[in-house]
Amino acid sequence: MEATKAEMGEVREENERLKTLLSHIVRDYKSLQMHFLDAVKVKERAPDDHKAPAAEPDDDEADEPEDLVSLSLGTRPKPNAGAPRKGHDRTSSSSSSGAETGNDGQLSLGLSFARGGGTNPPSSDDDDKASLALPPVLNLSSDSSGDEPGHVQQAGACPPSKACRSSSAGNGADDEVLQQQQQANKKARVSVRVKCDTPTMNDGCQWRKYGQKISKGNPCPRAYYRCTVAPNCPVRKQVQRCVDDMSILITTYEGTHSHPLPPAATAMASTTSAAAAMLVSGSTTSFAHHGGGGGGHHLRLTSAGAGMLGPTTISTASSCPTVTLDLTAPHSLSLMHPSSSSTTLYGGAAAGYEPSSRALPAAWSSGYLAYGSAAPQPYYAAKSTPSAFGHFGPMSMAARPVVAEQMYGHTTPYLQRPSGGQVVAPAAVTDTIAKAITSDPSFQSVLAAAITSYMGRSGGAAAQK
DNA sequence: CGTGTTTGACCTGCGC
DNA sequence: GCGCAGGTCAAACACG
Repeated sequence: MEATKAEMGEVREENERLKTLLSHIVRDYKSLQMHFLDAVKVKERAPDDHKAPAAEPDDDEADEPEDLVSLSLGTRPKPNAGAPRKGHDRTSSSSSSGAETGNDGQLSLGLSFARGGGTNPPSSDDDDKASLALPPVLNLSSDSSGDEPGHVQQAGACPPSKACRSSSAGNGADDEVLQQQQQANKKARVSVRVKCDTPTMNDGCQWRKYGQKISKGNPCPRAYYRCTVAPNCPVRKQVQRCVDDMSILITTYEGTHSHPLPPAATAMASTTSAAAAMLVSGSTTSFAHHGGGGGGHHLRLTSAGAGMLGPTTISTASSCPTVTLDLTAPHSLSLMHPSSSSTTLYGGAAAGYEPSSRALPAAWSSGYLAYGSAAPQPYYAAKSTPSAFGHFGPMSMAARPVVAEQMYGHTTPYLQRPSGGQVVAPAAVTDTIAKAITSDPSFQSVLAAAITSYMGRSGGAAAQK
């Protein structure tokens, strides 16, 4: 009895602490919002001033002259790390036949700049997270199209690359609607660049190779894998060495797992889902168009943030949008949309830590770490049903670490290990990440937005169930 | 013998 | 319509 009381007391205490932290986060978030908005405004005024170097090698432009919306967070003009070059650029962009609904129904994190006035997130979301009202800049809507069944989220619902391709361009009844449909049909991809000696990166999932191909511009063959954890899992990945640096492995994930994942795989999977969702969301959103030459849309922003984050470029194009997480360079966690589209985001996630060949990339590892260690109810994800995972997955990368760190203000020494037995990351990495997150407003904005979205979505999902 | 990989053929989309 | 390139299939093969 007494023990129970004591526990209750602890819980209450914890609850209070969480409330305080939450309000703190909200406050921070709002101020970050303002920073972000400022950055956006500045960028819009001087669109030319800062090219997002990482994401657009010349070839890139040549290759993908299409809609390109880029978003630069931070000031890290490292040209290569995030920027796929010719060879692998194509890799990730590979117009691929793919056109599946992908992560459509999922939580989405995107951008919606300069939209005439329709930047309001769906009201339903608003309700859920009233205190975290979204800025006009970040559109975290669970997407807009409203209905958003939440069952559609599974890429598998629609066989990859074939069934869903009916982007019937026929009627041209409503361009916008049509575009949205087409965008929705795009298969969002998440590409990961990691230094890795082994033929493929161990991400905790089981994969079966089903093909290999020499792609143009890269002497290294590209290998095609599909997830074999579940028979019907639609997730596929492509693995290819970087043409510039053979030690860099570029892994491109596509689709969302339709099954529970082993712990070792959740971080990766949710990260990729998150990125994919972000892409999908971003691509379904209208952006301000700069320099319409050749139909290219290009938008960039640069935050006044610390140098930890680099250029973020989000671009959309007719084929598959791709987010690339660049973990090859220290201090870099990048999201990018090469190919048809490119988003590059450098962060401090991997600071000082170079993922060893068989280890998970630091970013995931740390996210995983923080997540696993800090959750008040341990293993949120582990408890998730597959579908829940499908819904919530997209949040994980962004939100977990930040939530963990900000809410608890510390990094637990507890190290979660993937079932594979690999050590995920040193605690120092987590610290670094925490610092990166807390020190960079832009990154925080994104993360906070993701959290907001997550909260809204999870509420909605819960309501659905 | 079961499972996974290799590899050439085939399919599809896209640009010219 | 044609050719090219990316993506997938499936038979053959290798391995434990």
